[in-house]
Amino acid sequence: MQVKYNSPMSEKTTRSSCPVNFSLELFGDKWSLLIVRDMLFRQLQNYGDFLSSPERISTNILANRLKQLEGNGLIQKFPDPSDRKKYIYLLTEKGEDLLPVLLEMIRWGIKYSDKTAVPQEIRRRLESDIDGFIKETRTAIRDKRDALLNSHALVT
Amino acid sequence: MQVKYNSPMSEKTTRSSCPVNFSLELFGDKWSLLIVRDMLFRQLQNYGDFLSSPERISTNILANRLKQLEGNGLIQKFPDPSDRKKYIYLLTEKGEDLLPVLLEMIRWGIKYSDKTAVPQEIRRRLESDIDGFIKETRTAIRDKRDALLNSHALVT
DNA sequence: ACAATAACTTGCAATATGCAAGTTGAAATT
DNA sequence: AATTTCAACTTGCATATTGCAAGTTATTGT
Repeated sequence: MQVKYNSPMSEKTTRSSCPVNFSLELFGDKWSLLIVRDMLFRQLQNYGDFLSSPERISTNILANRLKQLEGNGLIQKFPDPSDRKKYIYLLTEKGEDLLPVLLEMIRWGIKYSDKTAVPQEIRRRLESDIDGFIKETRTAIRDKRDALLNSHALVT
Repeated sequence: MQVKYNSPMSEKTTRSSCPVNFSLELFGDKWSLLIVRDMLFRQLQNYGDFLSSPERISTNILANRLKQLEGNGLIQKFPDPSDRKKYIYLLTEKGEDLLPVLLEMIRWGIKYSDKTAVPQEIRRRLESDIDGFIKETRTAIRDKRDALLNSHALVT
């Protein structure tokens, strides 16, 4: 079998030990953070969901990015207990920790884009209750992860 | 003359009106934020400086990214008053506003990379004095920009 | 058994990247 | 005034990544 994607054998050589560079090597492209965004803010969790996101990622790129994100420990893949032909992708804690990065990108995007589609409620909380918003989002994700880890433990 | 890079005529079609996507379309690649980092934290300001950064950007990519960043209003290019064969690249306010994004990426990178090279002083301030650190960095950048805008006004 | 559906893979053209070498224009040197 | 130097790019080209369309595989539901 051919070695492709980010398998251990095709390890990318890291360009430097700067943390910015480290981050960019894991998610510095036009798609990875959109997938993380969909998981953080839109509760999307399976392949088809991501495919229907408004940016229209193509299926081969999606497969590749999911593999990379999983390989880098940002997401985890589970069989869907309620539908055996589906899989559920969830953020790990490492992936969940990208929330502050995403939030700052959203603030910047809102400030400099003429036309942003952000629900007023989220916009308000970004301005006046960012800590509460972070906590709430994190809790929601953790709950989902815990629920699935349990159900998965029961199934296996 | 051929139209290349991000000239108005080759305008990229935007994939969606999400602010995360907006951000990614302007700096979602492996190099742009490294240049911004060099300007924010390392006081680099000319072509040769960026070329010698540890990640070894190649010269055509650097030229391309500087043009993009300038075209998108994140940086500005000035003739160097002290050396007429040099140019000085400085962040605009729009570029400077990426500081919080970069800082969150640094926090994440420090947390998840085994081997990060971050001066202890910066690491400490990230933890205990992030607001002060932001203010200080911003002031330094603004001062430089103002100084150059004045000198430039005098020269032209 | 047969069609439908979710999650991918494959083929291939178009685009972007990385490396080496070349060009340009201002300044200093001869 | 001609020549060299140097910073800032451009160009050519091989390789890698992307994007689009179509195909494959493994469950299910009928």
